[in-house]
Amino acid sequence: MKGYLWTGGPGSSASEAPQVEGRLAPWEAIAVDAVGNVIEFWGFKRNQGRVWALLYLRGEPLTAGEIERELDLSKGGVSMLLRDLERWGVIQRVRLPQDTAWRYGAENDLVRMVTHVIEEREAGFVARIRADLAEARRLAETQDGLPPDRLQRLEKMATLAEHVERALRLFIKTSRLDVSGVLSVFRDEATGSRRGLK
Amino acid sequence: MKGYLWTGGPGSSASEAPQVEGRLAPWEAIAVDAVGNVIEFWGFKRNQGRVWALLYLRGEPLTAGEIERELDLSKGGVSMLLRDLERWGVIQRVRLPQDTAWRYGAENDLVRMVTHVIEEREAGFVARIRADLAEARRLAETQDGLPPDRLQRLEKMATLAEHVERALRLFIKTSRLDVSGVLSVFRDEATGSRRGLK
DNA sequence: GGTGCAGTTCAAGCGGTCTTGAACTATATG
DNA sequence: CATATAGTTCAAGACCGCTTGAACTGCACC
Repeated sequence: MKGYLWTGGPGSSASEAPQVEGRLAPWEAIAVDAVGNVIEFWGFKRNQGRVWALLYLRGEPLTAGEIERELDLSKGGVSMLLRDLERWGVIQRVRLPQDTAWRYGAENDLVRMVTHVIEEREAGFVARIRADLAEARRLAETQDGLPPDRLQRLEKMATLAEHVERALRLFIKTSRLDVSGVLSVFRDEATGSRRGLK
Repeated sequence: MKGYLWTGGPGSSASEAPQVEGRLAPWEAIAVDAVGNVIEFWGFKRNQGRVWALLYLRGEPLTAGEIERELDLSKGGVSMLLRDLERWGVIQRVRLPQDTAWRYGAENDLVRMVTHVIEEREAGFVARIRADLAEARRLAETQDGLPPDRLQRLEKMATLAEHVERALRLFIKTSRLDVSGVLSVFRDEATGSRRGLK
């Protein structure tokens, strides 16, 4: 949300930025940033999305140093970003036989990362909210002289929370299902070659 | 996400905080904070949720000053929070006949607020992503010597974005539907017991 | 062992949002 | 009109997460 207002839209600044080092093509820069923004929207770091996008677009594994240059990030930052992405299973670390440095390649399941992490988040989060509301209710019940309608409203609140929770779960599930279609398309591309892309 | 780690859970600190001014019952404090956390999770301000929760739990309209004291917020802050909430239609400003100050009462559709704002956000946001990816594609196409698989991956990326978008829309819709059931419960309560104001 | 490069860690700095508190406007009251 | 109380605005500051850059580890090769 926030990160999406910063600067000139597509074709304005990005097209002629005097990037000295990074040789990102303008179209790459735009796409990479778009993914960065999406990912930030979902509560991740913008640069996590940018790194994944770069790796995905390039198709072949890059080294940390290359990423650093292309995306104009710091050494340390790249290291941490890659660690996160690898832990989430959206990139893969490979060591080419004759090569001295690790290379990182994009997995295709960015979506799995999003749903997975959201799931995880949601689990702990929702559990906590639940517990809190339950606790509040317990406390409220032991308090005498409390108008019954107050308690009633508290209970309604808990109900509401449960429904929102259900909706969230549902979203994650459907989103994953819905997206599995896309993933299969991706996979086709990975193994075979072009064929009209649906 | 972030705001949910701050301090002792239910029953620890909250139960015996030496609140001098605010006479929030412990159970209220917990419930109010729970809502605050949920709302923050959805990208709003924590205190917006807290204010709404307080008003909702109390059932009767409060003045800005009361809210200020109960939730231990600043005068200016309360003013701004109330303005936001009112604009979103989740609280209502009422002036009781003999009263000198405005009072604020909770509407029951917090969920509508959430879905509504998310919808709005999403609209602009998604449009922008779309535009960016389209632009990237346009630029990429005009570039000659570009390996066809790169372009292909870019297109896949756009497809993915569309699917995520669809999932999001679906979520909002189902969430609203799902929740409308709860809302009707709320409404029953509202017309039944508090026909005093309005 | 020494040199150089890849990668990691983390304290410090930066940039962003949220809150505060004081100055201000508005409105009612004697 | 003076006073008081309610409400608004906004610059300054608190706060918090992200990024940086330097110090460090690990490893290969000479």
